[in-house]
Amino acid sequence: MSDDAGMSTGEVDEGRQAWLRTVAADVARLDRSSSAERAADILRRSITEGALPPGAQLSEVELTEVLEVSRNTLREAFRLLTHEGLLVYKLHRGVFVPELDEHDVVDLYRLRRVLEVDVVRGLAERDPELPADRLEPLQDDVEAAEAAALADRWAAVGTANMRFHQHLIGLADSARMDAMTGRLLAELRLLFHVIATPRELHEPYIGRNRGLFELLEARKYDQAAADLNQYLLDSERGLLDAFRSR
Amino acid sequence: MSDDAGMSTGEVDEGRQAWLRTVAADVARLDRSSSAERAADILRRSITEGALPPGAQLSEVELTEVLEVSRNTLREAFRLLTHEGLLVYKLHRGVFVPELDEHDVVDLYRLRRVLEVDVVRGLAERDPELPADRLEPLQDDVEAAEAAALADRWAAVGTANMRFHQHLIGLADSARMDAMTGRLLAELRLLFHVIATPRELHEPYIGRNRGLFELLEARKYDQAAADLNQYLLDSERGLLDAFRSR
DNA sequence: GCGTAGAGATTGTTCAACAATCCTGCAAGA
DNA sequence: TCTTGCAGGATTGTTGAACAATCTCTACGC
Repeated sequence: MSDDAGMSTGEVDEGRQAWLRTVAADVARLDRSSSAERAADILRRSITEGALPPGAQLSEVELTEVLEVSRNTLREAFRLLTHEGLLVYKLHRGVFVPELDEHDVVDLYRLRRVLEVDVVRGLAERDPELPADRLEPLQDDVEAAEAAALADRWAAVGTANMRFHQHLIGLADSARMDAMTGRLLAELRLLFHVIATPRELHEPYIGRNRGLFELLEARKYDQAAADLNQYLLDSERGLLDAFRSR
Repeated sequence: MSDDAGMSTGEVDEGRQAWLRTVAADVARLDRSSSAERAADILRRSITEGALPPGAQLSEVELTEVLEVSRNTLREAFRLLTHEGLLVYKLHRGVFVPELDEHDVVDLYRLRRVLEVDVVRGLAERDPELPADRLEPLQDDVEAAEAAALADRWAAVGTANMRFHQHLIGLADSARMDAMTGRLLAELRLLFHVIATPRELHEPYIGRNRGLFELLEARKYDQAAADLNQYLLDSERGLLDAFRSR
């Protein structure tokens, strides 16, 4: 609120502006904690990790006891997760973990392709203004996936792959794209649980993520976009095959 | 649920299937009527029509009396609108009509371009399976906009233009694209209210919508996609200019 | 076997109350 | 004059109980 008028140099002012932004980000993160959102966090983990399988009903009275929140607060948590696509409401019947089918696979992957390929392609135009360290989160995710694979922890490989794509979208600096991608990937997780062997699902993409990362690092954005497109087509095909031979 | 096994001709069976679908749609529409969603409908109109300006706070006790619902139900209505981007929550401070700025204009239009252009381009591949009457809603919207312009009702022109783009996305048969577009356009409405003269904002696009429609009708999808891209760039520029000279 | 009525369970909605937090105004101190 | 700290009031966050509306399931009669 209070614009400091006594600054002597523009440089100091600039630094202070940057610091103010980081503080604002911290405050926003602290503000995120309400009972309903904490309950939603717990449920979100249970769903994405498969503890609550697709089709399962979430009883209100049961969960109020487990989560130690009131029914009203629990229902607000349900609403939050409904908006993320992780729960569906059936009027007067309750909330359920949605059961996605092949049509949803096609729908989700169509959107993923559109968004992710566009982001990579858009990087070419704004390459100069893009700091080198913006790619670091991607590198971390690639290495996390490789490490998890060596340890035979395929669920962890899956989440690392997810984070890779979330960070990829993050390069666009679009708050709305980030939110959409979050929802899309959450729904994708629901689909993964119908697959018996997570290894076959995730293993091929560890190396492809690294390849993609190196193309980005080398600033070969057009080839990266083409690779990513084929990557997502292959991934979609794999999921569809798994569905049909289920 | 009950598959009728005694049908003699496929034609009758088909007719009944169609009827079942319309009934299902009606039921779904009736199901939509919960107190929270009715309250949300009223608030949505108030916001998109500008009765509640950006930055305004929505008091809980005040609105419970006006809308005649309990605080809990009202809060559920708030959640619904929050998800659509028409309201923002600030913990312990209340809900507000968001104040969008130029950065949001750029963000929203980037997504619009990505989605809409991709939809049009994608039509080329599935042209054969696309029934001719799929374009009828678009034609209706174009004519509605033209009629409203003649009657000097520029707000109605704006909503008709919105519906045109919503129906355009609808051609992709993607439930998630539809939902995203609904949110994007709702947020866009918020931006329109900072513009003093809605006529200048909407008038140029009546004719361009018709041009786009005719290109689609003629199945010139590539040119339609190119036109649409430029269309959206121009529209974005117009909004940004209006912002700066505000 | 089939349709139906009714009991029990679950969700939808409201209300009243209390706790936690924020905003406002004012006074004390540098 | 400006900042700091502290009430007091107002608003939101959360809870628990209550009742209405709806669904599900079982038992009954045909």
